[in-house]
Amino acid sequence: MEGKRREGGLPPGWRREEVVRKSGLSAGKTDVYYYSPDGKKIRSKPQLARALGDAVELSAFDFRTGRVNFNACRKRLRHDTSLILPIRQTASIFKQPVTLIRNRPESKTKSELKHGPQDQPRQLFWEKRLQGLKPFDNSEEVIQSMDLPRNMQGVGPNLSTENILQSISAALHLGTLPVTGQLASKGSILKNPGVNIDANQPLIQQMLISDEDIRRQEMNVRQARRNLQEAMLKA
Amino acid sequence: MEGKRREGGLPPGWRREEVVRKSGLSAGKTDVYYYSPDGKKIRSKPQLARALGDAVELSAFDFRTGRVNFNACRKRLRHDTSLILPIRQTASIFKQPVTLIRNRPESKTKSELKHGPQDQPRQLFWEKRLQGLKPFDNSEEVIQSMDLPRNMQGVGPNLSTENILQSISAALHLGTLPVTGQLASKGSILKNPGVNIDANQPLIQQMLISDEDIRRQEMNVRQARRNLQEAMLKA
DNA sequence: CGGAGTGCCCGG
DNA sequence: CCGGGCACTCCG
Repeated sequence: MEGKRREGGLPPGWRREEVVRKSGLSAGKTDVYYYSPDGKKIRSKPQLARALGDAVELSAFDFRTGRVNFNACRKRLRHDTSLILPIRQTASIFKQPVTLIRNRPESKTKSELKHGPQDQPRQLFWEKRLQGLKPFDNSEEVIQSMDLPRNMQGVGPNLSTENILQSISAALHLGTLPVTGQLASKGSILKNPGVNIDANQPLIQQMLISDEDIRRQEMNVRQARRNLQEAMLKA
Repeated sequence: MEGKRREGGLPPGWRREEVVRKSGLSAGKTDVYYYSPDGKKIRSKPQLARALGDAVELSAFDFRTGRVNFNACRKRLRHDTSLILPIRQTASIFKQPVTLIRNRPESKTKSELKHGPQDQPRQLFWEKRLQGLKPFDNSEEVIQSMDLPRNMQGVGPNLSTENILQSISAALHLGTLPVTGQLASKGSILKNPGVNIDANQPLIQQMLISDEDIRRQEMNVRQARRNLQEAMLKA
């Protein structure tokens, strides 16, 4: 699973732009603009909400980064008592030794962390908090899950297929980096997850995609399109 | 002291123009232009600064209204420590009872206040903060003050001639309305200045100017011009 | 008159 | 104290 840098999951036709202010008191500050499919320029979250109407839920959408804010979701859940799970909310067993540096002019580590605003750390194996929960459609029909390819292996303690799908989905929606899976070995991750898990990658082992895999998938898509075309001609 | 609406104190030869936009999204907005004595059209404050050169201080000049902004002066002073006076900056003794009305559709008082952007309220008797300060010319010669006509009476606590001149000067430069002096009686103003002072008028009692006064002043001007003409012929 | 670019208020 | 949001300026 390799891929080039994606523009965070914007609907098709939407474009996001970052403009750095070049002069004045606020020089260096960046403004973020969106362009709707019909070319309208959107300059703020309230304006975006107005353009999209009430149907779209934007409370978890971070206007500046253009991505869904993971922790904003957590915040909303916390206040919906029917969704609070009976598990501990902290992860103190994973505490790491920390070096605290104050008032040093630009520690290198610090400036490296500064590449854009960071999300708050998220709970390791958060996916397991969703275990047993299933989405329903309006008529209370259970929405079918998916099967995973045989060569896609989860890494973590007793992960269900749903857990793995959840972590892949989160990685696709929250990150802008290529989604590669975990680079560390399954063994080292289970032994010391706090150190070895890459929180930005889904809980699957790195997969190698061959040119042959890509060709096969392209065939599948073409076949699906032909089927759809036939079905539409008959109707 | 009556007068018709004046064009805020522009140098002679300069003209100010307001043009209302007639159509488009910005219909109703007004653009302000200035014309220099040689007919050049000025469309913005930077352009005006360029045309006038570095000699003219424009930081307190409001391009849209064409007048000097009282509070802009205050703001600059605040950061020049050599000019901060050892007096209190607040006027809490003048606190007034206030009626707060929320969520009423368009209170009449509110909409009346909206006639153009308002200056921030200014300190009552702010002129007294300048007491004892005198302007000097480049050679550190004190610039002579002026005498006031005998029938021009100040209203306020122990106002010096300079205080009165300052308030008249401010009224002439900051306002566009006729300068009439205070209409309320001297007694009521001293008893409750916060209510009874008209902040847009100088701290003098209303003066009645007769046609005879005007004729006499016109004579004075004519005589002064004759004197000047003679002096220039001799030179 | 439009629109990019900046100032600046106000709420958290 | 900071940053989001929007009003406004200024020039094409």
